Amino acid sequence: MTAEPYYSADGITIYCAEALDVLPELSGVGAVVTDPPYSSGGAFRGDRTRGVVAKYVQTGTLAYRPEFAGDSRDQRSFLVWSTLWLNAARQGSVSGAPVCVFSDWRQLPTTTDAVQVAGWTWRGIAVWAKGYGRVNGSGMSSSAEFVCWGTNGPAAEREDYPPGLFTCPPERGEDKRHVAQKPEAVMRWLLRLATPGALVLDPFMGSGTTLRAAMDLGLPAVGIDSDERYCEIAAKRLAQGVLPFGGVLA
Amino acid sequence: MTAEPYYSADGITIYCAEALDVLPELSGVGAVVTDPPYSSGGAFRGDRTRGVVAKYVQTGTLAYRPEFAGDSRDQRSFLVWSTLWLNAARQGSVSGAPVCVFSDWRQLPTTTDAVQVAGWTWRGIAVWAKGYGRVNGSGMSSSAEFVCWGTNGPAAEREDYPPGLFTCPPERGEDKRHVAQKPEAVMRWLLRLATPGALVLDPFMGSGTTLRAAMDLGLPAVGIDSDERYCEIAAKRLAQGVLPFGGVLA
DNA sequence: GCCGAGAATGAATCCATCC
DNA sequence: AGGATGGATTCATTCTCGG
Repeated sequence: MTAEPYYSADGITIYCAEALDVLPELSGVGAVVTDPPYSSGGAFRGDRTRGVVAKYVQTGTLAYRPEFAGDSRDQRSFLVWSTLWLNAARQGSVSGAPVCVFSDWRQLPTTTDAVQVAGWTWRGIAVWAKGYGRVNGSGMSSSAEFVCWGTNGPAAEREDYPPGLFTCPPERGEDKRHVAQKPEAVMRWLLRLATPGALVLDPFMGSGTTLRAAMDLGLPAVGIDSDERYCEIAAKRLAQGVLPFGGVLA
Repeated sequence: MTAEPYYSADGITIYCAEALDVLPELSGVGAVVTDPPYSSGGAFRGDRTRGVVAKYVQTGTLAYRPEFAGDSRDQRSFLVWSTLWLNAARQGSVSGAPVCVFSDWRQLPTTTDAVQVAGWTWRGIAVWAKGYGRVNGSGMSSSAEFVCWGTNGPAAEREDYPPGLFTCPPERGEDKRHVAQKPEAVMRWLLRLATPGALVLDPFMGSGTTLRAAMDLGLPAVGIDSDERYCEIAAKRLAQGVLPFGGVLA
């Protein structure tokens, strides 16, 4: 390993770098759980009908990027980029390792394509139900996020069969350190797919929720983020020690 | 209209024919809500080409539910076929009409492609949460079905914004007349997208749940099914008159 | 009528075996 | 070799029936 960790303690390692630079150096990964940038926010729909572009601006997790509006090139580059990191992550993973990739509805078909093109066996779409609805102006309110999941070849033998739908309210207020942050309970739900002792990888760590959940479950973990501000936030969060009750908080 | 209705009463019409034969003759459709054959059911071709009862209810001892046809297409023909009927349905629809197409996780990306290629504006993925799931041995249990939805051009103005996730247990026992039957409450949920008085179309009627829900909501409806056994079941079900309580049973 | 034990069920999946 | 078939298996929930 030539890359230098930004943080390392208690089986948890953080790299402050581009995912594609670090992933080729990893091996022995037992589970990949991540929430990559969606590159969504309404920028990619070939949009014949949308009246007001402004309604997508800043309503999602990403700002609208006008230079990409209505251009399917980005849909394709999102596919290529997703395939690249997913393949690199799979190369470092053991046989049977599960992969979980968050996506919004817009990018879900591209994500399922990327997972398969990268060599993973796609096995399903799990749903994180946020328990509330946001009216989106044209019809149904979006109250769920999706997780495209699969395995590296045949699934490892497992004792736990988590449900394909998990209900949990989103993070709010001071606990929210990142615009796209997921609650730890959501990550613990997905980590039930990991076998005992599996090395957890999150190539787009953000504020470190996946790593925090892995730590609370007693699993070693590797996180990568290119933004040093988030590496710092995550490192602080992980340095706070394990939670009481053996990390089995509901 | 040259096709001869199999049943017609109280604003409800049933055609016993192939969807692609009848759809070109329809016009003025205000909402398309349907549950087409998924052509899904397993990673192995042998599993997919099995009869629907064998591949979907193999563990059960019940054999009284009729088989249904058109469930063994491969990926390419499923896409082409879906595009064809979706386009034909759109041609007969008024501007702003919503479309809702059920899918399982495996066919969801193909379904979103077909909806868009057929000229509909894709607007989201809604989730029917069944409340519990069937374990599949390799990881998460599948406890949801998905609804790809959109509109014919700009969405019609509406007052009702149904939630993007709806929880309701699946039909069981004698109320279940079709292997893939959806509860009426699920269909009423989707029909909230229809404007008042809209003509509802279900090209793959099955046992007629969509039509029954439309009838209870006071909406006119057209159903199509190629299997006369299901046309008979649906006609009987629709001839029973409106439910008490103004059709707002929970 | 209430409760609990045991059986049944589900738009599966995987593997062994037989043509 | 490759398609077709039979059957074991997984868990949450509901159903059935007896006490």
